[in-house]
Amino acid sequence: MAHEAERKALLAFLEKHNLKQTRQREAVLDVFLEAEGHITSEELYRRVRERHKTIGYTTVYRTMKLLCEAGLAVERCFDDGITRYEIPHEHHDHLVCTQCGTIVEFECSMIEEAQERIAREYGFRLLRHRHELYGLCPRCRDGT
Amino acid sequence: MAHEAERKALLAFLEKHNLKQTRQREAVLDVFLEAEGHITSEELYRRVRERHKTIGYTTVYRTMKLLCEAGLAVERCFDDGITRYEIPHEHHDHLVCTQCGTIVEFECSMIEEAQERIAREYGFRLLRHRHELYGLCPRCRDGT
DNA sequence: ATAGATGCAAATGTTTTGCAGGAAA
DNA sequence: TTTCCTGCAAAACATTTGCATCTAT
Repeated sequence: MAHEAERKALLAFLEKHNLKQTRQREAVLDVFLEAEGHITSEELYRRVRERHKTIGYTTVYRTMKLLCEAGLAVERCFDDGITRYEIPHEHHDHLVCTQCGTIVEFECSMIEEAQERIAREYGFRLLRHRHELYGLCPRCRDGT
Repeated sequence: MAHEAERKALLAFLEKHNLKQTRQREAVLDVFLEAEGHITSEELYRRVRERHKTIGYTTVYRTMKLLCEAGLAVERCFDDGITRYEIPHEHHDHLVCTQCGTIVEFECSMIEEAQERIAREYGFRLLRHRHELYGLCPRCRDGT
């Protein structure tokens, strides 16, 4: 059975908060993990619906919020205003194709250090940042 | 009379597109320029209303869109989901205080170069980026 | 006179909330 | 059997659009 660690983590979180294990929550977790990141609520809803026909949008949103609190998912918003969910892993930023929507992750310690330096320079205590590069991916750049 | 250059630029734009000069458009332009950047639609509306009591939200939005097209304003969206308008000037990014909303501009050529390099590395044609640092400004960081 | 502008009300699109009925513990 | 969930419908919220009316040219 796949995603054993995540299922257990969710169960532990539910128990700790006196919440209940339900078919809907299991289904959302499974679909989310199978998607392997950057999935929108809409797509999540569509896919969960395939195996659990009566689930509502509300439950998908609420469950994803729950998974975020449990540390099993992370919310991401790009410029299209649609929330996407990622599986948590090392810090990174994103390259986004404005044509086809392809999302690529990148990490640059030089930029991270520059951010710290800039925040210090202006006396800010840095809490988080948002860094997205928008452009045309290799495929879209060369006309289809 | 202040903002002479901008008034002329707007007039030229209106003429070129067969649009009309109206009291509302003048009022929005004036208030926007007096604000000196990072003003929200709501605040703009509030201030325009002080001198032109019957203006509608719609007209403020439509006029700001017009000013953007005319190159007299630039839209900016931070994480609060509210659009702000800036007076166009050299490229820069932002530091935003998550507590009091203070906005500080910064520029870092090292980061700009790193962005170009990263885009190249992944084969992207870079079109634009979004880079915001969120944290506590000096005042908020030190309690009060 | 006429193309274009205005302002209200209603729509938009995504996400959230109220609530009555339903399921897990 | 009590506490928590679910799913629908409605609300929220910033912004946009339809439309009848008004105005600059």
